[in-house]
Amino acid sequence: MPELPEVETIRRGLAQRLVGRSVEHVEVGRERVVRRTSKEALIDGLTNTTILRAERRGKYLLMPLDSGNVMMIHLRMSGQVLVAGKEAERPVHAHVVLSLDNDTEMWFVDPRTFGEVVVYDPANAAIELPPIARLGVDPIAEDFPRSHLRQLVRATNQKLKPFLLDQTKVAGIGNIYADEILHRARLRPDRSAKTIDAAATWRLHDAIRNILNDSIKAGGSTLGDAQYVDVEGEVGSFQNEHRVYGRAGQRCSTCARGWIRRTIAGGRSTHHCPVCQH
DNA sequence: AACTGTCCCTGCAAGC
DNA sequence: TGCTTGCAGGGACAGT
Repeated sequence: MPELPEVETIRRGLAQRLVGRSVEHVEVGRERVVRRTSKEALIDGLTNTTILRAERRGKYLLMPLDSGNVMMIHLRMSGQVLVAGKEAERPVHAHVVLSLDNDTEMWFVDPRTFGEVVVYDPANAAIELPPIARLGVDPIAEDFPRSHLRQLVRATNQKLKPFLLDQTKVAGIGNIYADEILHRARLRPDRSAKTIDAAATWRLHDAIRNILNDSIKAGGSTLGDAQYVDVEGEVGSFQNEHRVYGRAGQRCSTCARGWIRRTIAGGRSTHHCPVCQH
């Protein structure tokens, strides 16, 4: 599933393949993916504009345009962004196609259509896109000192897993990385966040940054069913480093003593080792 | 404030 | 074999 490392990998690909390109033509298939505005708004907002930058906030891809507007893409569960030659055969679920000025196309592909594409005016972003306005700190940013995390955990009544998934606190962590981060930090998902001491908070801070950065280096995680790929269609390899996610019933590879347990927290499957996480 | 459950949607796997 | 059912999950939303 696309979380911060996958979205960041895609962002880097878009920075290479899309930035500086002009959009000559836009096609929208399934209108559900432009539901936040409309098919016409997306086509009008993108046609004959130039893409200036490729940015990311949490799991949101943001591409400022020379018109002053911003194209936002959110992949949700099954979204992909691919860049290919205009002669290439489009996937079945290529719901938005941008034709660029160098004979390439950008495809927004999404079988489950939970994802979305929208062009918005950043001057009104807080009105048009409240989720972005409410996003918390980016965990791999320079300006995320461990003191910031300390403040966040002390100020919440959430358990650690819901806390990590809360995009208004720390932006970009999803279900897979939350489990891997808590395992690396040796903390149980159901621990109350505010009860962890300073040393555990530093471990959590290290785990957040190290897991996310290691995954970016590995090109993200590609699971069997999710089919995450980067803009060139390449799979990631961080799934090979997963220690708890998808490993229920297996021996813990960290402590070699516990068995990975799968529980449900907040309606989401959650994995941890009851021996080495406390 | 923070929790739970439901919904959206398709593809795939398991089970009958 | 062919059907049904369950599950995957990010985030919006309603209800508690």
